Amino acid sequence: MEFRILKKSKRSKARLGILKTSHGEIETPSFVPVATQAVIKTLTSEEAKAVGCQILISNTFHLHLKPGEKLVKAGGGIHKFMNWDRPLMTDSGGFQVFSLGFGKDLGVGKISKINGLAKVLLGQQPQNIKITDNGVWFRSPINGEKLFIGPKESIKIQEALGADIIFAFDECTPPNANYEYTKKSLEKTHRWATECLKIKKSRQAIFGIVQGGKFKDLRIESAKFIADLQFDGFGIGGEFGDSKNLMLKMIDWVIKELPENKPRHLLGIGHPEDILKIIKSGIDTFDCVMPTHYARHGIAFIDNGRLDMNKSAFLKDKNPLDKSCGCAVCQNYRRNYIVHLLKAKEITALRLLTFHNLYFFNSLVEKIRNNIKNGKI
RNA sequence: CCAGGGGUGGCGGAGUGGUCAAUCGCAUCUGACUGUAAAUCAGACGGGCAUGUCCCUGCGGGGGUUCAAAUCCCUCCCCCUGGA
Repeated sequence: MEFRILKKSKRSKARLGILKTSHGEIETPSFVPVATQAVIKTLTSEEAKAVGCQILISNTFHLHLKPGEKLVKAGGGIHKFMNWDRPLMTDSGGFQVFSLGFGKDLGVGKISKINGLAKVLLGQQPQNIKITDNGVWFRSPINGEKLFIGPKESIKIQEALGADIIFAFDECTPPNANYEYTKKSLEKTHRWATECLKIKKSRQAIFGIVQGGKFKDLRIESAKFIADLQFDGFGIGGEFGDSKNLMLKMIDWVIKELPENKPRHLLGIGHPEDILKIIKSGIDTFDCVMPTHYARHGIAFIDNGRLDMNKSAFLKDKNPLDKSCGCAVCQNYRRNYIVHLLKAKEITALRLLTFHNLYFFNSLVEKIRNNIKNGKI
């Protein structure tokens, strides 16, 4: 993998770059749509290209459970398996462990209001998984089988899958973890990062993940530690507090410590209203479930907000989802039809919304790239 | 006309004397979703407002019994099945 910075903004920390992999180049900043199970839910790989996806991120945890990395490898590797010849990332599975563990116990996500929640303390374990020094024991959500994933397992799986960029295995702490828990967890994540680098034999690029929760000194410590290792790029992960401002501050703390010449990926963040801000803070790539996940709940993203297409009011609306959108859905379909499909529980509704939303996100970031080029950002 | 069954909130369908403004499902409405959970989660869903262990109206219409009725009785209307 090779990362070239074409331009650094004079007005912000935004940069324009080219990330080159053996499956082609992507222009950064770039949105990375989520293809957890080696597919963007509801779309074919051809359609993913048609909406402007340059790169996708798939998932170690899910593909390990089903169909198993061996089958993917036997199928010619993940690119061939899913008929995607552009760049691909795989996430390490660290976040899934969080989702199954404290995330599930507490009903919290990466950015959560935690008022009234008891702190997660040092030594505490989630209810359904067990985090040890070497990795995580958990039950398969598919059949209940007892399974283990640690840094070694994660890298082996990711090597078998064969994405262009893989991630180190980390522990994602919950938003209500206290300082001591977070610090201890961080040491573990750092040890695992070192181990991941040692284990990896493939020529895949590997990104280390910065953790540290909402604590400034831990974030900085983590960024310094991970930056010193021989990673090809960096992921910024974990929880981001309960406000957008805090999130931006945290990104600032971390990015100051990361080398200029390597790409930075923000894991799992990307509400449309935040995209410009995170790019201005120096993020090169970021993935988020939002356009695809919300599409399946009937939400369309448009220029000045979002539409809940479940609303009956749209049954009489003959406008496209977004008048200013150039996507094939907006060229050919109207809101009245899309609401009807949603209410009739037709899966095509979810396809149309996914298609539009991804086009919307990808074009939003493309516009931002152009504005960096033009010196407007 | 006779015999039997039935009419409950937008729809379907529980309930057969008080704990019923009435289980539940669907539909509807409101909200949620950030390293994926499409077939999901939370709340509302007779009316009113002072949002409450509050007040009205209420289980086809009318009348009655009872301290108390969606539930029992009478009567009328309507629907279904079978018979003439």
